[in-house]
Amino acid sequence: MLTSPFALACPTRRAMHSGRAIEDPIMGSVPVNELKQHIGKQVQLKGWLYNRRGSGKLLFLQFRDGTGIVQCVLGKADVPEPVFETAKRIGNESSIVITGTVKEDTRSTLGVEVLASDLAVIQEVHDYPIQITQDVPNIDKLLDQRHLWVRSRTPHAILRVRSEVVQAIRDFYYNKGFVLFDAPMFTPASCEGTSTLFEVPYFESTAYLSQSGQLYGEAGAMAFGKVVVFGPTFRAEKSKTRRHLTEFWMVEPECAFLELDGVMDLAEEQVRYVVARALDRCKEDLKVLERNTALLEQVTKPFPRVSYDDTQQLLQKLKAEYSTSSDPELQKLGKDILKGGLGDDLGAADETAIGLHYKQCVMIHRYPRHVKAFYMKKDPQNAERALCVDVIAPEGVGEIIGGSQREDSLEELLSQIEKHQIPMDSINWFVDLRRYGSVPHGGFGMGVERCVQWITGCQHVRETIPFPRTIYRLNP
RNA sequence: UCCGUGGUAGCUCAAUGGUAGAGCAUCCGACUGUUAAUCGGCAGGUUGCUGGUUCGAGUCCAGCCCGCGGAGCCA
Repeated sequence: MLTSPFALACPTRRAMHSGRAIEDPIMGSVPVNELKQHIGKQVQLKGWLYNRRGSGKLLFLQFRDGTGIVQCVLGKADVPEPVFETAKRIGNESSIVITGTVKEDTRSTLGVEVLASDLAVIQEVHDYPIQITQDVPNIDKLLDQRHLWVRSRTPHAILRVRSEVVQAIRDFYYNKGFVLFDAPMFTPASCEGTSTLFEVPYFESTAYLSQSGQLYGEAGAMAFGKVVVFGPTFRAEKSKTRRHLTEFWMVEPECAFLELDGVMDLAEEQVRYVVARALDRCKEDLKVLERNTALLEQVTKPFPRVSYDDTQQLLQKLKAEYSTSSDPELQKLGKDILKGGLGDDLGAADETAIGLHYKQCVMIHRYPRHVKAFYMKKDPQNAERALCVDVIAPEGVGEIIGGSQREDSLEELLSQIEKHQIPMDSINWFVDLRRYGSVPHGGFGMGVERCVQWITGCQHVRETIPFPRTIYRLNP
């Protein structure tokens, strides 16, 4: 390790050989989240003024550098007069360099604070548009300032969790030997034949932004065995709910020789891995978000696997139960259960009720074929059912995963394509996969934002992506 | 697309049809241990737009614009 060329990149190692704590090799300063390793040392901090409290002779600067927030204390007697005057004057988000000594302090949540000896201003700011306030935030107004809002504590914590979730997903599939198989964003036509697509001029013709990489993933599975498609997808539906974005990220594993039970095993294992990793590595962020992790910790238990037909029974029971509840919210939920009637697709209320009942992730399998996509395999036990599964997350989050065993019979697939009126010339390449060495296979898609929404407890998925795109928001 | 709901100070919100208000932020001042600091003070407004009713409209009526929540669709 010591001879590794990467050793130079480790700030703590260099710090040990010098009286002056050295710097993060990238930002040229000591990151706030590593200050604890430098107690008693002099450090230089580069970043921004997050907030300030204090008195005429003692200032408390809340300093942030992207890795954390630390309190820097400036005593009027301890620094040159102009430095103190500057510290007193500059506004929030002024960019600054602070020099000082790291001190252990139990009053700080970080465990340390910095006794400042000097302060240099890179840019002085006086009119930062976002204020730190006890008011209940108006998310929409803050989203207008999203480019600045991402500096604030809450969005910062959520986006850190997102980063960890994405890395966990990549690690999970990489460690299992999956090949990353990128699907195109420009596609010739609808992959599933139902959703509304964004049209884009494409030279002399029209392209559509991909709403799923899955069909391409199937080509990959026949080439590599296990592949995973991971990228943004686009839906032009005019959905205005807290679960919808027009641009979102989806991870879509696809495996040859994987049948429905295997799809469920993989989905369960992946969700468990991702949630456990966020719980393990994002403790501080989840604390900032005041997330009660009790239900999240249930992911270690097996996910109940319930057939669609059994959910119909359950929902009838829950409808009767909730409708007579004294809680008005439950009563309303009860009213909305099975709104489409028996035998229809599950609605948002149905999913909420199921999540409420099981208080953990539930896998619902074998939906009616007519509510599902054309490429799903017909259940050999029941021609009216598809070999598919949705994973429903609890706490009102709803569907985070949709998957299935794919139709591997050429004849069945062709008849489905005809039934769904999908233009043959844009899908013929996909049918080739059933002409040349078709095998049983399957996979699923997980919405990254919905997963992050569940883990962080966000009210709305738009807070789980740096720059959300919704029907009425294209800026910033 | 449908249903619901909202638009007042930079932000969060008040205001029986009768002088446009508060808290926070900004700015000025006080304070040597603050933890979304506290205290005092100054300033801050075309009440989304257009029209109507009225002696008088933030408030009532009509139309429009722009959001938000939900449904459907989905991840």
